[in-house]
Amino acid sequence: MVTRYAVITDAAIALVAEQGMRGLTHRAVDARAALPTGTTSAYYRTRKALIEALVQRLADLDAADLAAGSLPSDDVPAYPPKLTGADLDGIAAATGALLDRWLTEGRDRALARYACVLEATHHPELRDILGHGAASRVQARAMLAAAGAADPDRAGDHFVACVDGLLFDRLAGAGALTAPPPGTPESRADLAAAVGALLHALTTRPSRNQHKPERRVTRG
Amino acid sequence: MVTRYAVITDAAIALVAEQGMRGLTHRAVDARAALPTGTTSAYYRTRKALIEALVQRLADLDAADLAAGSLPSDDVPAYPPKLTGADLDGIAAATGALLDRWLTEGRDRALARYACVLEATHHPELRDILGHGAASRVQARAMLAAAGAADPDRAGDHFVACVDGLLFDRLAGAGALTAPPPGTPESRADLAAAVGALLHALTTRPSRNQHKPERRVTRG
DNA sequence: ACTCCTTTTCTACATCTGTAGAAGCGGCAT
DNA sequence: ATGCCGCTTCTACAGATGTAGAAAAGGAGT
Repeated sequence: MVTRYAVITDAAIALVAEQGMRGLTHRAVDARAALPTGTTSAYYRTRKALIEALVQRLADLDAADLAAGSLPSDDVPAYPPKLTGADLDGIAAATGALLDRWLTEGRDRALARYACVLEATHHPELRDILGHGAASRVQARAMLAAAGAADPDRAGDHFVACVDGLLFDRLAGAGALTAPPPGTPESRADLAAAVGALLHALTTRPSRNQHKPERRVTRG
Repeated sequence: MVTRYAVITDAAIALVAEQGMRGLTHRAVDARAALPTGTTSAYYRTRKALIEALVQRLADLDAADLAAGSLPSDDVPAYPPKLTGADLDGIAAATGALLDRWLTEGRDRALARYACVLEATHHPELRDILGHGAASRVQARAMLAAAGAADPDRAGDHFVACVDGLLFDRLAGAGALTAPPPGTPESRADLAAAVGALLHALTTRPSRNQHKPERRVTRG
């Protein structure tokens, strides 16, 4: 049985994905979930409570996905991939496929998440619930450590930030002209290529060609 | 003299940065700009018009910055840097400094922009106004072409997406624990390092180690 | 049947929001 | 002065929204 809480928060996610945070109202959620008017308001008396539940639901769904090993597809590799550490290309392929999934089936959740992250800017308590990709972050760090990155923690954070950026730009339809349409092997390949480049870059130890920290300047 | 339009749209940007799109109401803009109630409503009769003006203002401000050569600072290099093509580290340093500026002085604009990009998801007309980083995109492509990237257009798009991601994560305070505080040389150095890694990765021609497009699978 | 409790549904209401039109005001040509 | 015109300010109003409490429905135990 699906709890009423799940019904409400799922409808809320869909709403936010479709209309943005502004569309998230008690009554709109009721309508969207085909529940009698007032239901959402009864379950979450304040709007703040509703948003927090929404964010919590996002976190829960992610946790569930991660636990389930995700991606039982015929066409794409599993995620998370085994962390052999050296097989960066395999990881890249799997990550590309995962990203492409976020663009298709997971589109609503991805959009809602970005909206919530932005919201967390002015509501710090949301950040704690969202954890802000803590799982991905941990995983990325472990992966880069295994791959022998110089500063795995730092590199891991850069990695998830960049991957988030790739996803966000695709979601927003930024490079709609150049990027292949989501859900296609081309899309997965393109994303995988970008991720692969990232991985190779971040696991390369700094050479004389790499950037040296700028000299510190005393300021007024 | 500052036109009233600028006063209004600037206030709108600040509002969106502070409270999100939801905080953007005619009356709130009036209050924020210390204008008599009803002014914003008179200038932009509908909310849609107000948002479009806001987005237009963002685009104009960016254009102005770009034209002015931006960054007349004592401490940080100029942007855009000269496109020598080969001096990737110089470009990385300049870009890192620019990003750090977006995190400090440009914070409001950056936040407002992301909110608008998200908004453009359900309001396509906004995308045309925003141009969605067209300038950066063009520049990135040119730069990567000059640096001898294999597929400069593709790589350029990946580059701006990743850089956007770095900025977004910092804005959202994602890696607040690991990332150095904005406005410091450390912050600039960290960002420059990440950008540098990206640049080096994206200009490297694909080797046997790089990802090969996945084999196509016929699907039901 | 009756009571007690939780869950669900409905209703009320003060406030906010979008939008439009009216009123006020300053200048400028006649 | 008079009338006209654009800009500015004020006001009205229908509808949406957040929030809370009342009413109804359902079920478990006696």
